Amino acid sequence: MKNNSQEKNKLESVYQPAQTEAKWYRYWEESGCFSSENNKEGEPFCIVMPPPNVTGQLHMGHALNNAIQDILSRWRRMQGRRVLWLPGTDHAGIATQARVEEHIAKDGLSKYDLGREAFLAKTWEWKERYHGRITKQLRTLGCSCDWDKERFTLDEGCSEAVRQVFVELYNKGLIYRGSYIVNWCSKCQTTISDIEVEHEERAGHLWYLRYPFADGSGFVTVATSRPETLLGDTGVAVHPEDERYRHLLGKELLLPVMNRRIPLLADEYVSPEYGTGAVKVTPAHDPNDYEMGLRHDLPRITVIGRDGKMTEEAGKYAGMDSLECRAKLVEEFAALGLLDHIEGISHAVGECYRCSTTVEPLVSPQWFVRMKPLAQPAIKAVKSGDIRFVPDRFSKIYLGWMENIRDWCISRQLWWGHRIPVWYCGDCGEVICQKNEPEACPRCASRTLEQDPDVLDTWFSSALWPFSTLGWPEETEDLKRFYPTDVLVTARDIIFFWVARMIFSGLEFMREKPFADVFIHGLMLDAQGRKMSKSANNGVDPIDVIEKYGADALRFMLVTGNTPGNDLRFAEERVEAARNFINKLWNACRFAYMNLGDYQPGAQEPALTLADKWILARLNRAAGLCNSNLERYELGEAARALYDFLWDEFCDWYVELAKPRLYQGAPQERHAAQFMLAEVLSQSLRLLHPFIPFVTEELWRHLPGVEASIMLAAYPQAGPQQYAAEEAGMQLVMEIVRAVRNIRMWLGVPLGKKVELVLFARAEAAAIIQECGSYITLLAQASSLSLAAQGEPPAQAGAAHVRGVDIYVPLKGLIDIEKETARLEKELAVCDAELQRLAGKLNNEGFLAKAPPEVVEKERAKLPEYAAKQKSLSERLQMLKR
RNA sequence: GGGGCUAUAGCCCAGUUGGUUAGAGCGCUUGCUUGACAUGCAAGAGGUCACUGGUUCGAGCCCAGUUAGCCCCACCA
Repeated sequence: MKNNSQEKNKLESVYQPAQTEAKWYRYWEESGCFSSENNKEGEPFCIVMPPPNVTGQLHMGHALNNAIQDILSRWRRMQGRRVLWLPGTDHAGIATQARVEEHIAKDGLSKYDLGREAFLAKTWEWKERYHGRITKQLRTLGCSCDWDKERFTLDEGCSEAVRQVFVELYNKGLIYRGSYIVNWCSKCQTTISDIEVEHEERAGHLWYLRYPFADGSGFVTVATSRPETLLGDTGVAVHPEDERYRHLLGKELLLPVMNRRIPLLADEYVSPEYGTGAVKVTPAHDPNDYEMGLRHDLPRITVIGRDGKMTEEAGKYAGMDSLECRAKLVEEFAALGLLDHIEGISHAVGECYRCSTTVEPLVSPQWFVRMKPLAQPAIKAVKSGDIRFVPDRFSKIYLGWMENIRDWCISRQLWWGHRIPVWYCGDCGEVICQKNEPEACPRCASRTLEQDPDVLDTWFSSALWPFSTLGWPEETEDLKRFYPTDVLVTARDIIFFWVARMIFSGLEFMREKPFADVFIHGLMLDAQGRKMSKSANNGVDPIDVIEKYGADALRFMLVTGNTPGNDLRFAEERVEAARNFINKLWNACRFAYMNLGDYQPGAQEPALTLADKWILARLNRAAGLCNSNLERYELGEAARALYDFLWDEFCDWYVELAKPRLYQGAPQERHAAQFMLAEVLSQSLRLLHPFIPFVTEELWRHLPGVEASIMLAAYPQAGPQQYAAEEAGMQLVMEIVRAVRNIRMWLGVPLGKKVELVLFARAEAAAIIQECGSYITLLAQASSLSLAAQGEPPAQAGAAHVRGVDIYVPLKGLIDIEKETARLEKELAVCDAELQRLAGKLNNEGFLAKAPPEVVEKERAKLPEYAAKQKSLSERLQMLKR
C-alpha cells in the first residue's frame, strides 16, 4: 500500500454518516458504477423500478420499495451479473393535474383560463421540479440504478409505445368506445375506473316512498338511499316470484313530481327481503339499474349532470345541487303524503380514490379495453408458475381478480396524459385510429378532423413499463438482453392497478411475461400500526430519518425484523438499533485498522488457531445463510445472519481473543491475527454492502491492499462447511467462560478482579481445554487455570458443570452458602427437567421406532451429558449442605 | 356476503420444509471508564407460543373449528 496508513486509518470513534454518504454516492455515480454497460459478459439481471409519481416526494413506502431493489441489485452486481436497475417516474395523470390546478387556483386561475397548451406547459414545469426532487431523494437513499437509462411515462419513447399499443388493441377489437355507465368524479371532472373507486361504509338513510298506480288503485312503496335519482326513474321492479306483487305486474305507476307513467316489472335481480321488495329503476344513475334497463328496454334519463347538479331533465329541480335536490324532494314527498317513513342504514358509498368525492354513476361515451381475452393468458402465466408471486399467497389475490375481471375504462377527461390516438371526421363521422395525426379523412378526404379530447388512464402507460422502458416498439439491444426482467418489487396495494396490467400487456405485446418473480412487500405503517397517509398526517419523512441516522441505518431497519409481504411498522428505536449495529461494525473495523498499520497483506499464509478456524467456519455459515436467504427474498433473515455473526461472534468473542496475539504475540502470531482480522472484515464488509452500502464502502477503502470500490469486489459465497471440531471446541470454551462469568456475577466478583480456575475434565474436553486454556483465562479473567482428570473439589468455591467438565472458582471467604446453594439448585432443576424430558422420549417405543435415526441419536447423545451434570451438581449441593 | 392476513416476553417483531432447554431488539434488574465501540461490555429476570379439538412417536409450525383485530374484494336499492 502506498497510502500513508497512519493517516488513512484514522477513524472517529463514532461513525458520522452524513459526509460519508454524500461523498460515496457522488463517487459511484461519477465513476459509472451503476451503469448497465459495465460487465458486458455477465449474465443479465434486470429490475425496472416502480416509477414514483412526479408529484410527490419520497415517502417511507418508496424508501422500503427502493431499499429492497437496491439490495437485490447490489448483491447481483457483486455476484457478477450484468445489472440493469432501470429508474423512472410516472406522470400520474389525475394527481398531478389536480395539484397544478390547485396551484394556479391560488392566482384565481382555472385550467380553462390558461387553455390546454399553456396549462400543459405549466404542468411540465411542475413535473421538472418534482422530478428533480424525487430523484435526488432516491440518490440519498443510495439507489444504485442506472440513471443514464432513466425514463418517464410521458417521454417520447413511452408515448410511442402507448400509441402503438392503443392502435393494435383497437385493430384487434380489444379496445372499443361506447356509452356505458361509468364512475364520474364531479370534483376531478373525469371518469375513473372501477378499481379507482373506494367503498367506504357510511351512515345513510333509506327513504320509503310511495309511487301511486296510474289508475288510482293504491300505490307501491319503494325504498331508496338516493331519492334525487327518482326524477330519472323509468320503472319499478320486483322479484318475479314475489307473491305480494305478482298480481300487480304489468300495471303502470305514476312517478310523483314528474308525473311520468312507468311500468311495474319483474326482474330476478331484486331481493324480496330487502326494503319493500320493490326497487325504483334509474338506468342512467345506477349500474344495476342500467343493466335492468337494458334487459327491459327502459329509457335512460340523465337527471344529474357532470357538474353534480340537476339537469334540465329534472324539471323544476334543474340546476339544483343534487344533495339539495334530495332534501327538497323528500319534503315534497312528505307534503304529498307519499313519504312512508325513513330508516337509518349503513351502506357502502363509492368515493374517488384521489379526492374522496362520492362518485356519481353516469352514462357517457368512454373508451374501454375488453379484458376477458387478455386475462386468459395472464391467468395461465401465474397458474403455470411461469410468473411467481413471492409470497405465494398473493397469486390467489391476483387470480381472484383476474378471473372476475371487467372491462377497463381507460379514457380520462383530463389534459395531462397520453392523448387518445383517435380522430373524428367532422364531415363523414369516420373514426380514425392511428399512431400519428392523419392529414385527411381516409374515407371522405375531409380535412376537418378532430382528435378525441380525452387522455388515457395513467395506468395504461404504466402497464407497458417493463418493455416500453427497454425501448419497445424498437427492437433494442436492451430489450433483447433484459426482457423478461428478473423481478418486480412492489407493494401489495398495487397488484390490480399495476402488476396485473403489466402481465397481460407483456404477454400480449412481447409474447412473453414481463418478469419472472413478483416480490410483494407490505405497507409502511406508523408506530401505532396505522397506515401512513397524508390525511392522517402520520407520515414519517425518510429524509428526516436519514439526516438523523444515515441512509444505511434506515435501510437496515426497513429490511430487518420483518417478513416478506407483511406490513411494517415504523419505529424509531429500530432505526437506532440499526444505527448502533453500523457503529459496531465501524468500531470493529476501527479496532482492526489500528492494528493493521504494519500488516503486509499476502506475505504468507499463517498457521491458524482453533479460534481462527472457528470464526472462519462461522463466517462461512453466515455467508451461506445470507446468500440462500437473498435467493428466497428473505432479506430480513439474510441481514440477521450477518448481524448475529458480526456482533455476537466476531466482536464479542473473536476480537477479544485476537488482542493478546496483537499486543503480546510473537511476530508470526501478530501477523496471523492481522491476517484473520483483515480476512474476516473483508468478507463481512462485502456481505453487508448491499444492505448498508455507504459505511461498508468507507470502511472497505481503509482495508490494507484495497484501492477500488467495494462494488467491484466479489460477493462471498459459502464454501463447504469445515472445521466442525473447532466449532465444537470453541463452543465448549464459550460455555465454560459463561459458566465462570455467571459464578462471578452471582458471588459479586467483578471482572476486574482475577480468580483462579480449577477444572476437571477428561478425554476430548481435556484436550480442548489444554489447547484453549489461554482463551479461557483471558475471557473469564482468571489468574490461573489448573486442569486435572479428577480430584478433590475445593471447598470454598463456586461450582458449575458444562459438558462433562467440572468447573470450580475458589473464592475463599466470598462464598455465601445460601446464594450458592440457590444458584446450584436452580441449575439442577433445569437439568432434572431436561433429563426427565429425555427419558420420556427415549422410553417411548413410538419415538424410537418412527423418528429418524439421527434425531434419536441426537437425543440419546444428550443423556450422559445431563446425567453427568446432574451428578456433579447434586454432589456439590450435598457438600455445601454439610 | 366472499377472500386474505395477524395473534409468540412488558413493547415491537423473528422463528424458512414438524425434531437441542422457543430467539433477537427495545425496555427492566445487577455489575462494569475491560488499551474498537456507554450508539459499549458482562450476568440475569421475563413466554400455558389467542382458545378448543384433531393428525403425529413428536405441533409455535400441519388440519378443523372458535374468538379478537386489521386489510382487500363485492351491484342488495
